[in-house]
Amino acid sequence: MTTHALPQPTRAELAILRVLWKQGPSTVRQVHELLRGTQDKDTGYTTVLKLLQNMTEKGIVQRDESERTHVYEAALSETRTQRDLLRDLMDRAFGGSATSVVAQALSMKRASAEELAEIRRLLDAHEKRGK
Amino acid sequence: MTTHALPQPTRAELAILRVLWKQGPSTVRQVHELLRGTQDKDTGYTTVLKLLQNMTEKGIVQRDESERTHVYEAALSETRTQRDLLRDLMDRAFGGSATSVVAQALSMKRASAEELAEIRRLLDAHEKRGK
DNA sequence: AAGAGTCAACGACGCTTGTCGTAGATGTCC
DNA sequence: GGACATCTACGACAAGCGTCGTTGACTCTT
Repeated sequence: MTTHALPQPTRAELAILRVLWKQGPSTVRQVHELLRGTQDKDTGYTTVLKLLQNMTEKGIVQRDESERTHVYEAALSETRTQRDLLRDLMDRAFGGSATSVVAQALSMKRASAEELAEIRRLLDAHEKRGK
Repeated sequence: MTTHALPQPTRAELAILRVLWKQGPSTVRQVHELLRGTQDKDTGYTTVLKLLQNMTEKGIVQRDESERTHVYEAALSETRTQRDLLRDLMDRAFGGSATSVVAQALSMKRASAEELAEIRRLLDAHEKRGK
């Protein structure tokens, strides 16, 4: 086992990761400004820097310091991270039942008609592949 | 606005809530012992007591202190809490997309054949009701 | 080359979480 | 009524998190 299972990102770290996934490799300043756009919270520049440094320490982002202005990049894919986070919540709150998770997801009115159709397609594809 | 939107339970608090949901109203000692059964972690009696006191303070559980040995009960239903937690994760990590959540849930091999059938039934029921 | 701007690094502070030790109150048993 | 057990309450503590202020290094402009 060489995969060390990186620590879960915290709330603030996840917000930064989302910027990194959307924008690709970015500098501290870029992350800071993009974050201001998508957040109601107003986070200071040095706070973002510190968070990025912590995340580098933990290995959840990678840093290119070949230039004076460092460039940060997410170490794990968005999909992978989503899976880890959902797995964790599923175990902690849903007794490990994927069915319960789906049931709750559907019960939220965010699930529109198009979303339902999309989910049905996913289900079909998954069932066929599972055969 | 009388609904104050109770704070999210922490990891340790959620573990306790799960005992409460399964066993119904319980004393500290009962929670402590049941927890020892379902957890690998060995949590001390006073730790459980303190957690329960904190949770009472936050309003996450309700305490009946009519007897010397207090009895604790979850203030919110399991389903309601699951919904709140999933909503939060969906917003923070999935951009609010229920479809993405379902896709990730399905991608975990926990989803067995029976689970898939169950999910399909949920989907049918939900679609019909939405009509 | 001086001054202004940009940047990473360092250290600190307040808060929350989870962990108990200890004390004090309330029973129970002989 | 004394000894012992059980239970809650109080307070402390370490670790993690999110927040910055400050400092020193580097760069650019004039």
